[in-house]
Amino acid sequence: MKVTIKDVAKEANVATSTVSRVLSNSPKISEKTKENVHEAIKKLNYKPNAIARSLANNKTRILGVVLPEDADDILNNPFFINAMKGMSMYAQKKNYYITYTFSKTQQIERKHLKDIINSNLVDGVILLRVSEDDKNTAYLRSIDFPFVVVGRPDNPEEVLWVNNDNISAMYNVVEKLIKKGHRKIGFVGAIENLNMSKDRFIGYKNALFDNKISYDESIVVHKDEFIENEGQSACNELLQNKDITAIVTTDDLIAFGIMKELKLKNIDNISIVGFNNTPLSAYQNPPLATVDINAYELGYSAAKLLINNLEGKEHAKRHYIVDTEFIERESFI
Amino acid sequence: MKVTIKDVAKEANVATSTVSRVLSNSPKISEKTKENVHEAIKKLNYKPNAIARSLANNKTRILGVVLPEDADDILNNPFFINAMKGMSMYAQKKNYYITYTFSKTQQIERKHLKDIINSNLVDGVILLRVSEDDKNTAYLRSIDFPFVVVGRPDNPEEVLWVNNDNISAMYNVVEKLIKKGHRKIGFVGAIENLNMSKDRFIGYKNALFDNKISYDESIVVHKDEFIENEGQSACNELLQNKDITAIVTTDDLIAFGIMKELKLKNIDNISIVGFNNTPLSAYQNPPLATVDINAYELGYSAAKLLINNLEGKEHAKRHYIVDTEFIERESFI
DNA sequence: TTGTATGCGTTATCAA
DNA sequence: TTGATAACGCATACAA
Repeated sequence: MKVTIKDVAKEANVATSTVSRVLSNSPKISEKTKENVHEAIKKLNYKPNAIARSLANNKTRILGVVLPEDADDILNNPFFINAMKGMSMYAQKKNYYITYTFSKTQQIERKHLKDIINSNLVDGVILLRVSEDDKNTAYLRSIDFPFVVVGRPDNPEEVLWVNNDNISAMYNVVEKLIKKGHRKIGFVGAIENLNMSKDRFIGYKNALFDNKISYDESIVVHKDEFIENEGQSACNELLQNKDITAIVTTDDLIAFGIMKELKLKNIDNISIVGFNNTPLSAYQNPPLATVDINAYELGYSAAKLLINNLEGKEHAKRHYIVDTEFIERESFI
Repeated sequence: MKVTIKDVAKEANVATSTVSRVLSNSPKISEKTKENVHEAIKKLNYKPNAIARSLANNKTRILGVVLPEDADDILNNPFFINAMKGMSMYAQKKNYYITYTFSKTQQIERKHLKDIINSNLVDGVILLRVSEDDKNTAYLRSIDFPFVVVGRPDNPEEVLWVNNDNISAMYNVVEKLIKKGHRKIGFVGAIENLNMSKDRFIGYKNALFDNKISYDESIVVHKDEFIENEGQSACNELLQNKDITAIVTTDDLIAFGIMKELKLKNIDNISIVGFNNTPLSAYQNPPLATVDINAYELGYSAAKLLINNLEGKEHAKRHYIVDTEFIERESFI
């Protein structure tokens, strides 16, 4: 039989409320009964029932993570794993559990989000991707449910978020290239409506502008997906422009495709920079220079942000910016 | 305000118990009241509270996954991700949620396991790694808590498990090498006390035996960790033996280390086979032949096994064997 | 400082 | 076929 708070109360000759107070470390309880109760707890090996607790105080200490709809991403993109790991570490530290939903389509993703919230299972939600005019954040805001997004939401003042400074991250990459003497720097991005995509593109343009290099639309390509194929085809578009000397991308997978295509064409004098520092990037030939976005820290901060706000910490921060790091490798020439 | 079963009952002019019966599709309920109640549910947009439900029937529909203690594994080893994905897919299909614990040490892992069980948060547990004389399975059995292991437990009759046939998977690899003419085939494994390691080693020996090749202890190395470094040092040990022509390993990471070392030594006439078909394996130079263990399917089956048994399905299976597949690539010469 | 009583939102038991 | 009510295990308002 499961031992409950009643058993402890009986054993310690106190009321269940007293036991409950001892458990929650209530200040107004005498040292003596405290010890007394602790003894009974130990003797009976009592463990509070998390579910009953949740029902009583309407808090589950479970966080819900919504993994983005494109399930394949999750396998090939360590961003999600690292972010999950970061979240998990902070959550565990604070005695929270994490559950999550995988979904194949956006529609199912919405359904999962609603289910998990309506069932009262989670205290808050973390979104790992945010797009322009994002339906999920809109929904969460409409029902006033606690959540944080990893990425930049449309309305940054009204939403909890953690993010890299993608503008300056890309700005720095482009500026490094310019310092190396590059003037014709191509840009390849994908999924243009992600705010992350937009920011990296802005960083690109800003760096050009600040260095008095005119923006050339003909060496900018926006693709639909973060996959190698897109990189390959983008590469071909860019090569129409003979004098290009460098290409920056918003994702390593795109950069992989570009490198593949350049190799086919026997071109080895174009500088390539990826984004996200995926494990494969170091194994490219030549190894791909890239930007580490510190996914672990993004996840960790996201959990911290959410939990602090759930627990109503005064002056709780409302967002974090996580540093990025340029990883220089041989493709950066 | 949250709408509860009481509100629905009031709206439909029935008792809460009736609403509850409608919800659980109880047979003895008239079509008329059923419709009536459904209408009220829709009108009020009522969603049952999962926590209250859990408390009432002592089932949470949450599964706990214990990720192995070595956190770094989880990042580099897509096995865990794929397995999690498989589990998630089946769980979602059956309206279960999954939560998990990451741990840095075995000790903390045990604590997490106990916490998650004692708090009554999960209905069952999935273990993603099992070793000889496994403490976790022993604990779970001692308290008679539902669980399944991915891998081979010591007492297969008494435990729910899913597994590859690691013996025959490695047997097939070695036999393929023998058919190619190899006679001096080295073996490199790690973490000898994992049953998985043992089985692959047995497969190796059996294949030699059945092909009348004498077992040579001097070309067998057991290392401590599944990392590249161990592969490199193992390689050096094996090369003492000049006439070796092939090396099988129990993990791709080990194989990577071996290939690295061989390249340093300018040796390119030794056949190498990895295990687990990690993404990097295809990107080695030459691409690494390996064995795909179908982690997704392992996870999927594990969840299926656990849920079926939790729900007391009659004749529920007590284990699954998931097929492996040899992935032939250029390192297989 | 402690105890009593009640509520949290369901399901299950027992009667009707 | 339906309703009233206890029970699930804990937290907390109110009393003492």
